[in-house]
Amino acid sequence: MLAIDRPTNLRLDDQLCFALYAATNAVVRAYRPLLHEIGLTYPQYLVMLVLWQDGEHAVHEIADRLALPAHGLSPLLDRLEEAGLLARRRQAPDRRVVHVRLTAAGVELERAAAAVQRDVACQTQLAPDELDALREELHDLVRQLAPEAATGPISGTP
Amino acid sequence: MLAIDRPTNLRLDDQLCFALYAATNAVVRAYRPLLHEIGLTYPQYLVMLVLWQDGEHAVHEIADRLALPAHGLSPLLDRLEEAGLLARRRQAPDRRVVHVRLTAAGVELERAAAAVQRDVACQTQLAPDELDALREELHDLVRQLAPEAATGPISGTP
DNA sequence: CAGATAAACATCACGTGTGAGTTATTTCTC
DNA sequence: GAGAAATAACTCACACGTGATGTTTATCTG
Repeated sequence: MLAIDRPTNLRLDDQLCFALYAATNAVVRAYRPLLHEIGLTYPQYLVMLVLWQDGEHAVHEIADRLALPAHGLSPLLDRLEEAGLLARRRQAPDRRVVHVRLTAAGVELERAAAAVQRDVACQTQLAPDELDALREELHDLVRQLAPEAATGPISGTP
Repeated sequence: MLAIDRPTNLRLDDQLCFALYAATNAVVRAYRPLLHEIGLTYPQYLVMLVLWQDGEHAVHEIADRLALPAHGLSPLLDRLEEAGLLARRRQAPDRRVVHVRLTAAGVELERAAAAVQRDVACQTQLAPDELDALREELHDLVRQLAPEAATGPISGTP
């Protein structure tokens, strides 16, 4: 085999995308067993965060908040509803919109979730200011790559 | 309703885990359409990165490198093999191990992938040193959360 | 007002990441 | 050397995240 010149920018450990991928996997793996004990998956936990913080929401508002396309939330909300944590209903004046509201059990779960969050935050061994700095860098990255929301208007070339 | 005290640590935008989740999603969404043109998904691209860099590998070595459980790679490797990018074979002296090797087409694809990587890196609008710094912070986080599963050479506990 | 367009949500198919369980092979222990 | 334990890979079931498509409702346009 000849030693042809290979591209020089593809070393796995040099890829920011892989560092992100591995870090996200690691964090979710840290959360998973703790969330499992309170009956949530990680994406379900994120939806609950939105609802604990801001109260009732339309489905598409939750999706915007999480930078996800809305249509993936339907089965997830099905499971949370079946678990008795939230209720959905359509309502005038716009009957297209499904409003999502926590049940009493859903509200109550916040205390247990807060304990889970503290546990994982502790595992990271990061000082609050380091944590804030990293979070802000990631936020800037998202703004750079997706200035419009994930579900927003696509400005693709025709 | 009484204003009961709510946990104070659960604001969505304060969560590092959500910043990671959103950033990873954004980066993968940046890669997806470009990778689609060269016939790869994002996880398939990561596997190809490992093979382009280091040549032949056992399946469990690829999994270690990507910090993933090995058993999820089987169907992924099926697809890459079916696409003609790699070949697998068991081999003495240890016939449990499946060795994965790129085909000529798999090797050739590296040039197109390098162009994709440069495109996305450019979209981030990050200077190389900012990029390196962020990558290192994420790497530290992974080491903190999953010291056993750190990427790179595995230093198993004696 | 009628028809077209858009929005909100749901459904289906596919690839992935994970847990549980299987099979084949190797290595350890007696 | 025989049986037990460990290892490597695979399979199945489930929950996402995404693209394509459908249904219902609201809004825009003529």
